[in-house]
Amino acid sequence: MSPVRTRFAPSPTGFLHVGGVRTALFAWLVAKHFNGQFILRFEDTDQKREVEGAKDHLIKSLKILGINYDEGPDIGGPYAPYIQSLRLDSYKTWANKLVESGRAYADPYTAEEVQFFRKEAAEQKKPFLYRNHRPSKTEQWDGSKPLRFRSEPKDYAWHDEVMGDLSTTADVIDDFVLIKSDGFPTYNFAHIIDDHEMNITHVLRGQEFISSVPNYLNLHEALGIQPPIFATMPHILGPDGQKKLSKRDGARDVLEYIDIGYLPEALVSFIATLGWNDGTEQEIYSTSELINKFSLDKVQRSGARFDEKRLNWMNGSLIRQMDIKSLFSSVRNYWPPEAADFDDAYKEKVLALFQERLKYFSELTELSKFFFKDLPVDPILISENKQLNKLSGGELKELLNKTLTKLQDSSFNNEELIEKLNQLLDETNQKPAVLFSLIRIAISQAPSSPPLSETLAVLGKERALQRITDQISALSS
RNA sequence: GGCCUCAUCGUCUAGCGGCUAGGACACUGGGUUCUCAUCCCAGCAACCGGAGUUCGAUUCUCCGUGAGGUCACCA
Repeated sequence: MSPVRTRFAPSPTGFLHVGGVRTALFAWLVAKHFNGQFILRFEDTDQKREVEGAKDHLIKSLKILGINYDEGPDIGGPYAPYIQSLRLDSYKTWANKLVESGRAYADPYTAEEVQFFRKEAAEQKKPFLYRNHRPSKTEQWDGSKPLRFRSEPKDYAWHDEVMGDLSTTADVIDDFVLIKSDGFPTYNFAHIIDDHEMNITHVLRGQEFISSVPNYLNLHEALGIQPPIFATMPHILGPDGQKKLSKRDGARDVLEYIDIGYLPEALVSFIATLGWNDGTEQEIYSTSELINKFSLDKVQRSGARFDEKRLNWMNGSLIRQMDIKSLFSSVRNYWPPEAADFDDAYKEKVLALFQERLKYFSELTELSKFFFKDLPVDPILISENKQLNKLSGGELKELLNKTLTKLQDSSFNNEELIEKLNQLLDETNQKPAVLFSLIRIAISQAPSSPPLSETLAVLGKERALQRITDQISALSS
């Protein structure tokens, strides 16, 4: 049996969003599951729509997610080139075969005339079929007119690895354009030639292509080639609507998620389980597990909504599983600017306190700020605290003064701090909700922080005591 | 409008004729000597509707309904 070969064939017209990632990911998983090859191919036959930088962006996105292709535009391969605009000769050769066999002809109409036919059909509330206007006589195709496929309409039934058995009547078969008047092939033609020449075995793509499949099957017959195995991916929908996910729904492209501090593994696992699972109750999968367990027949047939909360949970969960060293190198770019003055050992201790609190890396910047910078005393923190706003400034000062005295001779290791703080509770006859909250506010000037003793221990004696002193002077008596 | 596809908690899903319809996210309540988070426990919550097949339908069939796709010299 020939090896399984799949491809991801985006047009470089934009950035890679989650829907595209999923198609790429699933195609890659199919290939790797069967020890086959995964190919990247750029479909840049519409020059007008091409976006500067999109190719690099696509490549970068796939690489960062670990979706590595075996053949592609930048690395070459046995079927190079992997860019359609560089394969025009090939399309022309196949097109000429169709012309010779009478299965393709020059479109005699102007764009306006075709547009009129289309409008006419719409007014009669009928689907537009070009072949209803197929000319009886055609001129020689000289490249200045579009080249159209001479279809042979018939019923089709075929199998889709995801959707199951599909079928349509002959009514959907039409004479679509193979080569545009600018000399470039359409997607409909080019991808079939490429997939055939590159020995692609499985074609995965979005459900918007289902209704084109019969036309593709008809073309395969005219070309005398075997169609691949089809697999249709359902759409990923926006968070609130039923519409296909788009930029407007807040759908960010993959690199943005990486920038915010999502782990590639989290993104991969999340996207894989959006519309797929292996029938067990496992929620998070490593890449090798995915390769192992993936199968197309377990892919959901209906669209799935993009739920960022679930992604956050997955990412946080994976962050918590990381060892501190690799987490430390992952968050290198997310420290507040003031952290530049501190050494790695200190930052690593701070990081340990926040590991279980992060949903994504960029949260670290704000959360850890008070470990690197003395923040001004914020009176709101006390006035809005239900326990503390009952006490007078004098009472608060007294508590802080006692704290100061108590901690003066502490070595500031965590165990000792716990002991001292407990003694302080006894001596002041206060509840933790009062005393600990007060101290926490004094040293962090933040609405929340890691546990008090650990925060004190990492912050260190000198700065902790200074901040308590500052808080005292800011309180009115 | 024609054609095609889809339909289980708010969300992602398990289920493939017989289950108290399971899990996870989210949410709510409780516990872990302050807060935030983690962790643990508990709770809330679903088979789109109607016929049929069957001893029995979430599961099979049909008809509705709803949603999506498609009908380009875009992919």
